Amino acid sequence: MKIATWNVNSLKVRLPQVLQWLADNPIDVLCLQETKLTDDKFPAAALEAAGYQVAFTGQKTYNGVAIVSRHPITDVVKNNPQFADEQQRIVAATVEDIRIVCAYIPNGQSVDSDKYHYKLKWLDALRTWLEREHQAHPKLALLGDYNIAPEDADVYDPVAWEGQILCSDAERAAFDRLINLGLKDAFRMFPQEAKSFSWWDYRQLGFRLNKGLRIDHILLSEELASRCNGCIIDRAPRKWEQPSDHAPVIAMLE
DNA sequence: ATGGCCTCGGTTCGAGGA
Repeated sequence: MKIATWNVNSLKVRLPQVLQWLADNPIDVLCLQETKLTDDKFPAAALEAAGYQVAFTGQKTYNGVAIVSRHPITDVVKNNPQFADEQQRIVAATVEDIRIVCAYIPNGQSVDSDKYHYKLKWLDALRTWLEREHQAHPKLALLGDYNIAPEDADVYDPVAWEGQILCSDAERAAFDRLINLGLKDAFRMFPQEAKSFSWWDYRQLGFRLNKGLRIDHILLSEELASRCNGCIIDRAPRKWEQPSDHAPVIAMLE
């Protein structure tokens, strides 16, 4: 069982790449963020024709999330039932025996902005809801774009980014509180190359110079972590023409 | 020194992303 997450930065633009990537990779469950499509525009037929089931919730221009699965999807929940939010950032579903939560955590824009405070409130509400969700579903995975680089090792220039958005203490503390629910960062369960990132700025030759951040994560409950035998970031699609600025992250489960 | 790219909506520029 392989589960993955990929912020595609517009599914309208990136659908051919998603289909190509799925054709290249035996992924069972793929979580997408920033689909940027209203539900009536979601390319369900194209994905179903390729052999996948889908669950999604979206809006115009911004946000939007989806779960794409080779196996039947049940018990779909859209958004955090405990947090009224017009922004479509969460879709959860059960696939096989696993509770999949796909999340696009707010960016926050800049520390102390209104969007930053929204981000912290959103994260607090996520933690409260996930605690219950975890109790109900011991085999739980939280996949997505967290918009948080958990440690300095996840930042190409930690001095320049110190205290900045995606790296601030409050954001990292919120990430740690998710970990403290009993979840493990799948990527850090295994030896990894230094300077492993999942996002690179389109500007400044960010990818070629590996000026990136690791902000896309797969957190696994204990029951799933014990089944996990690998986690990688697939940089290949970031090298394609007209790429997303994010690369997919994959966790392998026995 | 600043901003340098990409997407969207909707018109050719501004907002947002990270």
